[in-house]
Amino acid sequence: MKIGELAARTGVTPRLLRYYEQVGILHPFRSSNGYRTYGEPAVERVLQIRELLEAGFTTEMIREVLPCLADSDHRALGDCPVVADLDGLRHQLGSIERRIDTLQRNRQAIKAYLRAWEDAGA
Amino acid sequence: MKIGELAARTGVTPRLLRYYEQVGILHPFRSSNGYRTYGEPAVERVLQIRELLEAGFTTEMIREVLPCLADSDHRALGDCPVVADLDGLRHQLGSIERRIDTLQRNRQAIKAYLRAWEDAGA
DNA sequence: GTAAACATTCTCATTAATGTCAGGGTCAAG
DNA sequence: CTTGACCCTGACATTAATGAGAATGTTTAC
Repeated sequence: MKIGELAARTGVTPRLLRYYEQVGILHPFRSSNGYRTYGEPAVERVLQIRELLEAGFTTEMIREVLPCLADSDHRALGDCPVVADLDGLRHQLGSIERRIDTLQRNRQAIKAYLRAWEDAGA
Repeated sequence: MKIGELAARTGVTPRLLRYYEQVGILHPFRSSNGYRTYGEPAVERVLQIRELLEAGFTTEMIREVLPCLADSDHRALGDCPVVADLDGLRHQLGSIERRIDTLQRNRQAIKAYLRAWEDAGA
C-alpha cells in the first residue's frame, strides 16, 4: 500500500511516516516511480511505534528494541538480523524497569490522594 | 539556600532550576537582592521532578500532579491549595496506567527475547 | 576596595517530534 | 490532454527540555 493508505489506517500523518523512515524505524520499499510501498505488517508496526512513543520512548530507543519486538508472534530467533546488540537491549530493559517503578510509585500516590478527597467529599 | 547550593545538592544545573521556576513547578522565594531562596524541602522536590521527567512526564503533567505528591508524608489534605483539579488528576492517572501497561508488555517481550538468546547461546 | 565567586536577566543554540508549505512528478478519470 | 488527487523532496516553523554566553549586579574574603 502507499503512504496515504497507511496513514489513513493508522491515524498517523504521512509526514510522520516519512520521518519514521528517516530515523530508521520503518523501512518501506520503493516502487519504480519513487513511491513508498508498505506491506500489511507495517500497520501493526506503526501502531506499536506510536504506542512506544506515547509511553515516552525516543525513536532511538525504539530503533534498538523494535527489531526484537516486531512480529513477535510468528518469528523464530533465526529470523533476527544478526542479533541486535544484546547489551544495549539489557540496558533498555533496565531503563524500562526503572520507569515502571517510578510510574507505579506515583500512580499509588495519586490514587491515595484521590481516594482521600473522595472520602472527604462524601 | 541559594540556587548554587540547591544545584550542587541535586545535581541539576542552575539553568534548569530557573527553568523549572519559569514553567511553574518550583517556587523559590526572592530575597531583597533578587536572589532565589530555596527551603530544605526544595531538594526532595527537585529530585522528584527529575525522576518524573526521566519517566517521561512533561513539565505540564508535573505541574498538575506534583501539588498532590509533594511532601506527601507530613501533610493533611487541608494543607492542599484549594484542590488541584481532580478531574485532571484522574485523567493523568489514566494516562499513567496506560503507560505502565505499555511498558510492562514491552518489558515482557524484551525479557522473553533476551532469554531466548541466552538459552540459545548457552 | 578590589578580585573572585556567585547571582540576575536576556538571548541564542540544539535535539526530538511534529506541522506546514512550496515546487514538482505520477496517475487515473473524464 | 487536462484536471485533481496523491506522491516526492526540501526548507522552514514550533514546542519542550536543555546548554551556553553576554552584560551586569552582589557578596565574600583578602
